[in-house]
Amino acid sequence: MFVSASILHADLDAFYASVEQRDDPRLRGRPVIVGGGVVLACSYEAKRRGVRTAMGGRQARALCPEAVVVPPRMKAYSTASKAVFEVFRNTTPVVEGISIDEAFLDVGGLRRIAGTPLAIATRLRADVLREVGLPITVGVARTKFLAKVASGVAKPDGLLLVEPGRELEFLHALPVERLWGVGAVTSAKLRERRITTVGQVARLGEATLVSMLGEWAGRHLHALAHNRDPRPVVTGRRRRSVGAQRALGRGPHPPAFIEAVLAELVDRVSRRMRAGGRPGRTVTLRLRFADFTRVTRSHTLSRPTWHTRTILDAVRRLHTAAAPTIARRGLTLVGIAVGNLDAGGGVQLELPLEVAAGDSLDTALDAVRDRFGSAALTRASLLGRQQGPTVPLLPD
DNA sequence: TCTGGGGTCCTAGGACCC
DNA sequence: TCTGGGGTCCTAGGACCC
Repeated sequence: MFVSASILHADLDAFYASVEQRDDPRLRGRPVIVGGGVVLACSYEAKRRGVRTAMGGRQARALCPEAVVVPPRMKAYSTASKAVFEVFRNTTPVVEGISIDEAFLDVGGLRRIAGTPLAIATRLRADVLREVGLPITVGVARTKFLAKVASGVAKPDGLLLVEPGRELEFLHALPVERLWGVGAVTSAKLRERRITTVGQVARLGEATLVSMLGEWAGRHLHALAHNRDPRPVVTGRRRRSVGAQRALGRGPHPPAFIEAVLAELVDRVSRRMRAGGRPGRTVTLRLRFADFTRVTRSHTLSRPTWHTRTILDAVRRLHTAAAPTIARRGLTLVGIAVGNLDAGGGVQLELPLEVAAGDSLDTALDAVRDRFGSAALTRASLLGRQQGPTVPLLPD
């Protein structure tokens, strides 16, 4: 007996472009490009002409002169995303969002009340189309990784179930670039050695892959090629950093201009932090230069903050320290990010627990987990023993 | 055709502490 | 006086994803 395929990877097709086609009937059936300078997203009609995400706008228009180019409407995409996630959560409580347009859903416990994973996936696609008006592709498999690969293969507007008995057969025929985590650099390293399919990767030993790609990437790739992926679908993941950036074009850029850009970026980020109630400690300045190399400079504050002035002062100091590098290499992009969100903050609870004499801290913590869930508990210690121990918690 | 704006995770060295 | 192992935090860089 094997575990059934009950993880869904749901992925909206050409998300931004689909929202534009949904909202403007004149765009339906036509090649649509979202974003001017660079292609943020494009419809499948445009993809068929060779247009790709992140491609320069000029090249995209050369490939597809009749494309309709529209400016991005981030608000509309965000609203559409929320509506789609609502459909996800009505399908199963176990939803793990990956980005604005994709998520994992675990439907393993729903067979009795909602049917097989395939039936649930079929219904999910119909629900999203009916309720939000957007096409979505769903991959169904036993592991997250395979479900993601399946949806990638099934795109656009498709549904693909990988039967547990046919996983390796399916996986090994695919090009290595289908593996999650294999990008341009890893792909080039593998192709240098004439390794082009997942099956070929699977025939390499783990030690060989580690020596080629490094410890983590090697082990990771080895596991994926053998279809080992034990990661569960987890709910309640939170953002770990908040950032904003802006491309500047080739310089020179007057100091007053850079100063204004930094202030604007800090203003945007700190606003979002306050709105989300998430102060942060580590301020990072990202810089990109004329040759497209990048550097980062960061500083960790003693306390979490979302105060505009405090963050801006830190950003200014980092920028000043990086001035010689900038002068040499020519700045073309600045960005800031604040990470370490909630570090040292969190919510601290002290709660009295009735623990029998002789019980260990572990026993007490089990009681805490029973009441609050294990995910919330990040630190605990015994405070006193007079009337039973008190356990402070720092939920994430 | 020169390439946006938002993120995640991993590595590695040094400081510091026990 | 010299020696040690283990752990966390910080900084910087890099690969990758949508």
